[in-house]
Amino acid sequence: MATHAHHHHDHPAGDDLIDAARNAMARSGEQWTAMRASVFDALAAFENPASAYDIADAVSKSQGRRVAANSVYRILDLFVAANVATRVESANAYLANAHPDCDHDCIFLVCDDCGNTTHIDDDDVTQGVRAAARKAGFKPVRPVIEVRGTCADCA
Amino acid sequence: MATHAHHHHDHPAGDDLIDAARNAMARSGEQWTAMRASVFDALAAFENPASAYDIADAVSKSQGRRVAANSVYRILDLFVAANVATRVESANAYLANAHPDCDHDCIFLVCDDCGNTTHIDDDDVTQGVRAAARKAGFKPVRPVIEVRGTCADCA
DNA sequence: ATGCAGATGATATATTGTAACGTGGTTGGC
DNA sequence: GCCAACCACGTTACAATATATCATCTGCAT
Repeated sequence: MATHAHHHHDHPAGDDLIDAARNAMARSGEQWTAMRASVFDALAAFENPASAYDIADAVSKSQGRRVAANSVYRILDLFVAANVATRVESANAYLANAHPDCDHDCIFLVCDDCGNTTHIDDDDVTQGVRAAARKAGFKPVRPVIEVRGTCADCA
Repeated sequence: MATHAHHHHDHPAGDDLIDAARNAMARSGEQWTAMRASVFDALAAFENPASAYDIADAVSKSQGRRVAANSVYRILDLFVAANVATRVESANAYLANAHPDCDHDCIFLVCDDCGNTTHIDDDDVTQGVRAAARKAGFKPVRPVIEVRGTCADCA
């Protein structure tokens, strides 16, 4: 059950997605190990944000052995640092980043009904947030911009 | 040790702050009980975002008995619903809202060094976030806008 | 071989958050 | 007054999320 090409929108899928991830990790000076590949596969297979424990379960299943949350967290941290994944703070969960090479600040739209989470880019908005922070004498590093509400399907 | 008027910035302090909170709760159809007053006092006494457990400890101390996190969570949920407190998602913690009557979307600036968290209002920015969500067919209810970075003191 | 460094395993524990049910006090109808 | 209904809160248990610590393994350089 390796790469099963389900495609979401116009995102890179399967191998392309994995290549992008591996390259981003390389740029970040990190290895691409079998374990990391497994975690990434599991993460990318979720449509919606997945908790570290969800991912640990998925990896456990795919590996036929018990993988501890611990190990998953370590790898997710690296993924986030390399922009290969993003953490959705208001959901305590993670999403694979389809475009690890272009580093926008992300905006997530999280449906409170169905949990579906979509990612939009809007540099005007995100720059506005950063500018507002700077105007207050604050040095922005990582904006967290998420919108809870109702998606089009659930409206 | 009831109201101990330490003042932060130009915010309402002590009794004014508490009055504003009580009024907001009333508008929200909720009672202002002794327990809720204790939780609010404890919350307002923290300069920085406080976890529910921090608050439970503080209330336990002030009451001379063990207060369970459980009860604190219940009350915090009411506070958040009444705009008397706000949850800082990226910190799993809560802040008292000095102006429960005017309901902006909040922007929090959270210093990764010292934990100091400040609150700014910028309706242009927050409306921009909401507009971007709507443009994507999403119905925004609760924007979460937080900026992690470095505060002026730690810069 | 030896030693080192990075990656992972294993275990324990800390922190954050909910669920379920009981108790006591207040209120309103009768 | 009495009862029922409701609400706030207490109590206990537990679930979910996250981190700390130390051990082991593997590849690689010496």
